[in-house]
Amino acid sequence: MTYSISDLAKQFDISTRTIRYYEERGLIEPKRSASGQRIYSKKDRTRLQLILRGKRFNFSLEEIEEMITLFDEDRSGRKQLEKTIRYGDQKIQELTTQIEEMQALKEELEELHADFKERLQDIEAKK
Amino acid sequence: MTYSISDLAKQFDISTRTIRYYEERGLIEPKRSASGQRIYSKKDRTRLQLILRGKRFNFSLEEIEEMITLFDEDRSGRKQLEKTIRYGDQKIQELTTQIEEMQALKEELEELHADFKERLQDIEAKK
DNA sequence: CGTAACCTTTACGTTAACGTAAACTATTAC
DNA sequence: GTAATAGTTTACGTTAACGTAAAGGTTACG
Repeated sequence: MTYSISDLAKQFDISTRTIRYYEERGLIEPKRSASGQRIYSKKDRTRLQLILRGKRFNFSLEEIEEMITLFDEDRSGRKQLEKTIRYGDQKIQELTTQIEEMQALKEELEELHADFKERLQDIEAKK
Repeated sequence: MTYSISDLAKQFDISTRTIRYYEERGLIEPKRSASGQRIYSKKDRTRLQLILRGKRFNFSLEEIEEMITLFDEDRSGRKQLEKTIRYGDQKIQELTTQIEEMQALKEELEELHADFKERLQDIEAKK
């Protein structure tokens, strides 16, 4: 099964320009038909999905590119494996920190929220 | 205690341009000396810190502006209170979703990480 | 077979969030 | 008092991640 560019655009609710832009950046390389139209395979679709997921986590295209090529390269050699592991370690660390910070922020917001609700109830009670 | 613009720039490791830009956007309004130099109070410092925290959570300056003015306005009226509560509710929801997604991503990364480590150990074992 | 809907490339436009430079004034250090 | 350092405004430059438009080929349909 293959897809046209607008098929994917609709599926992921993004513009065709965006998809072409990712190609400009070297993140996807779909096959071409005889006339030159882009043909996306299941694999290409998955790749696009991966990119979009990265975006949702606020990774820049540069970072996404980095991650993709890293995991795409030949992972058989020991050196490559070690590099991948180190990279993954770092990303996990970053994520952990960010999650903790967001959790803290959320708790603060919840306190504020409770505060405001209390104030509102005070007002309601005085009616 | 007051601060000059470069005092704050050093404290938070940002440029003076950045601080002036926040002022352009109306996010801070420091006092001025007779000669026109910016004088930042403790309150201004706190405000700046707030902005930077927002940035760390990937909020845009527009969102930060929104939040600040919302919490700055008169919160005494019932309508205002309700608005604030609704806004907070929404932000908490957004945060919750994002945290969950990041948590999921982290777990995936950890699995991958374990995978690669195993492979590396296989190689080491064969030596 | 015409035409609407879709595809292509090329290229200039846009927005956020600053960076950088110029031209000038104020403060601080000796 | 004179450098050096720091501050001010004005204004143009920059980067990422697309948006938009033009000018033209392609495919699908009635």
